[in-house]
Amino acid sequence: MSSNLLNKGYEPHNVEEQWYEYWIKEKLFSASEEGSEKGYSIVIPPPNVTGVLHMGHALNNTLQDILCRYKRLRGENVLWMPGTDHAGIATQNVVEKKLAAEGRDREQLGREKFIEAVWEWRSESGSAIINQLKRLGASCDWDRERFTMDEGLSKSVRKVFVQLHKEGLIYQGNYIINWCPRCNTALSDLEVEHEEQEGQLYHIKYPFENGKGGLVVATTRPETMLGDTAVAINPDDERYNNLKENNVVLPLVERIIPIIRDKYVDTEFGTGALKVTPAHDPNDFEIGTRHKLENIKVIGDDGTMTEEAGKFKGLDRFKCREAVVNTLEKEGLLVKQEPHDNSVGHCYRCKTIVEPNLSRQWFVKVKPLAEKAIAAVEEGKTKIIPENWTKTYFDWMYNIKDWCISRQIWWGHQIPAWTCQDCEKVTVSMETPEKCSHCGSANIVQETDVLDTWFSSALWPFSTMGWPDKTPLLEKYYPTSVLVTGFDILFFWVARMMMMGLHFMDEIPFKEVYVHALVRDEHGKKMSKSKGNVIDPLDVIEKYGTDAFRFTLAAFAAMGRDIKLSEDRVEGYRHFINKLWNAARFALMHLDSEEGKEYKTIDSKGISLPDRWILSRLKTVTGSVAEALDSYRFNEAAGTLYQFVWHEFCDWYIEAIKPILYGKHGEDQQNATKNVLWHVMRDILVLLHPFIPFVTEEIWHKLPGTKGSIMRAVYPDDNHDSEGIVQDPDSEEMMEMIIEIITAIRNIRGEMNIAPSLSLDVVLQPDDNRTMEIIKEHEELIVNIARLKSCKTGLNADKPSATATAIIKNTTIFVSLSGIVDFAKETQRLEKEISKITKELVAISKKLNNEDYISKAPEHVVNKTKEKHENCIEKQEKLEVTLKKIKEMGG
RNA sequence: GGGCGGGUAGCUCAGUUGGGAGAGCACCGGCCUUACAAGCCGGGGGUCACAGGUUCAAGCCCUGUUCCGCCUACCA
Repeated sequence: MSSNLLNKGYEPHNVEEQWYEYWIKEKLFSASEEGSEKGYSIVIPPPNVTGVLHMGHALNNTLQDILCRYKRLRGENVLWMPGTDHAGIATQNVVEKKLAAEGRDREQLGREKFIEAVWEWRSESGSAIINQLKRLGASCDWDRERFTMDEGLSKSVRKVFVQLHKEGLIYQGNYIINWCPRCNTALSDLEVEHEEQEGQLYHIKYPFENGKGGLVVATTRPETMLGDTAVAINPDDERYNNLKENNVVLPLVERIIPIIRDKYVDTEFGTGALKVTPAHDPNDFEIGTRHKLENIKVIGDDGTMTEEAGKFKGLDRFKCREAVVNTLEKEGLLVKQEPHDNSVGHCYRCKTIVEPNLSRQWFVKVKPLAEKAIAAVEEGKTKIIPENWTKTYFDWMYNIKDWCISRQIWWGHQIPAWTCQDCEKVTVSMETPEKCSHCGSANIVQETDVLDTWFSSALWPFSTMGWPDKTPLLEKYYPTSVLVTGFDILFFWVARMMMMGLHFMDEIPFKEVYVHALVRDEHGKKMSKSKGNVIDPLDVIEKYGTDAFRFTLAAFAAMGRDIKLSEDRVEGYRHFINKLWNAARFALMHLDSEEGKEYKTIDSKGISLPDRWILSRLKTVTGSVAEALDSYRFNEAAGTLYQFVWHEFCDWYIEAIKPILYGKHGEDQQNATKNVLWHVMRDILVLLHPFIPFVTEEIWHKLPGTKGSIMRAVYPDDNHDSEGIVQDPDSEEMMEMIIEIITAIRNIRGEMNIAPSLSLDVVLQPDDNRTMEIIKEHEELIVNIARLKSCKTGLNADKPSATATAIIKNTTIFVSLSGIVDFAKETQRLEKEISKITKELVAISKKLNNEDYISKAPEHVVNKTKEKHENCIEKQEKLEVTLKKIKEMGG
């Protein structure tokens, strides 16, 4: 028997690893594409291989795990597809740093060796984050783990590239792109983070050719003037109606550049004259295209000035800005300089200021793809939850621009395009070609650029399932049931998966997208290393256990709201885990432990009121939890269970059945209650398992009458009917009344400072026979829980002379205080009660005196108010009488 | 510039067809009551940002104001 008893406190460290291994060994996370059960699938948002688990991952994966475990318990055949992302730039940075520490760089190594070094690094440390996900309890089907650089996924990438190219949706072109001079690569628009910065607006005079006067332009980036090839004014700008000049002289370089007229120019801004630098500004580039202007690149890819910058050549772009301003000032061409805020783009990987640069890159023409992705959401094929995000999704999709997919790095999927050295045409192909498809020359060279990492992530839902082959896995699990993700990658990832999924599978990639919040620190600030407010999930797990951590995340995962996390909160929920543990400990002390003991279907006639009540509550709670989980209201599901387990099961049910378990009501009653206790305990564990898998599994194995893993249990909702667990409103009403009486007595005890050790004599005076019968039947319950010496119940029961009085619906409660009564205190207490009730009465009366209310409000609302009114009046009268007597006695 | 979210107890936040203002933590008081002091019992505390409107009735719906946060933009 003792082997089944639990320790006094729950120690997570002893059990977590053991159960995780057990689950793996029993293949409890494995999906089966052959199984006949309903399929449920989620693909994990693949973390970067370079990553370490942060709070975002923890929340994201906890929620997915809750869903997967819940669905499994409901008998569905769950596939949770795990894997990692090769994270091109980030990973390359990491390995380059490592090389630098050894005094080497990638150029020395060469492409091939460098890539070998990355793979080597990956096999050494690339699975760190996977192990961390396991610590979190993630029930992914690990046998199917994928990596975006795997052979299979690389094949998908190639196939997609080749087909899109054939369809004309991938093209190569010379455009302004975002260039990171530190990473030395192009970036997509999304990979640029804009940040508002204090800057200066410089007003510069561009003299006319004849030397008389000139135009004043304003710019925040004076260094780009070296590449100006025009000055533009708005044709409707009346100030320039009489302008005769056609050219200005570009200062510092002395180039003659035209004055052009373009409607793009904002007449409201500055002087209405705009310098045009087509090689270094996206807008200017478009103006330049319209007016066939020359593109002069003055800032090089390394961030220093080019040959074209003349005497400024070789200067860093920001040093050059100073130098240009100084020179202009000396020459008297700097008209004025004023503070001006503008937003500056930074590389999302290294935070370097991004340079808009003219460059030849590969692009995806996304408009046609976006149209399908928009339609799918409009038609409700894919539902975004919460719905607010739908608007954001549409906004972005409607304004989408072509996607720059080439990166000038080595780590990634090399673009399957070969340029002919003879005819200069490009061959794009699945298999490495031997010769140019245009002229047949064997003199072909493969594109050195690799693809944006998000290009391969966009294929994740189907590439991981074996596409382009037609696999049983795709057959069963695509489209996936839901995608769980943070809003920060809604565009990066979700939108692109939608586009690619619809284009290549001709089917949405997921039926629902659940967008969860960000985890912030306790003050609502974003966690960041520089702020030093980062909480490491692994530290939290170490300190409080995985279950407490997971439950905290779930409890705070209210829709559409960020989660502010602090360790104190996790500590609070650790108390809950421990409470559960101790409740189980109590149950195990009383349940019979012989193996194979069968707990029977419950016979509602043979059980006590607390038994009936807790079963009824269990039934209701089960329904609410399932409903909440089905609609992604994790916090509500967690909150409901917390309340039920702690404040109903522990606080009332366990206390109430103690006498029965101690045998005071005979063996039949004792066995019946044990049976109920077992059922409730079992169901609590199953209901909680998706949230707190470890502790529930641990207790499950100690609970008699269970077999194997809790993961194979039946979800309560699915067997309540056959076990006789039903809703029972009568029992709830009666139990609530008993609870109210006990609480009222406890209140008197507390307020009158009566020691808990002192047993009290109580007289109960019900208003009617039915109430009296109910109370009489459960008098012992009241005596035990309220710690009474005696309890007399009767419609006209004699009340003791010195008492404290409480009035609840249908019953007056007299607590005998002979010898210990404190009149002043009791007077005070009663006055407080009266003032409370009077206040309430005023509000209710006001309502009932309102004719419109009586006539227009629904009948059941009015009746409820009337009933309350009567109760209040009655209670008030009784309290007044009591108070009068006390005053007489005390006075 | 556009969009989204938020302002409810000292703190962090729930509040899903408009009809009872709630939870956890913190605080105050009392308890070693044979599962649990990581606990038990009791208690105090809020003009639901502000101003209007709709309604018999508004934390909830509408309008405006204000403060905070985030996203987005071809803001010289």
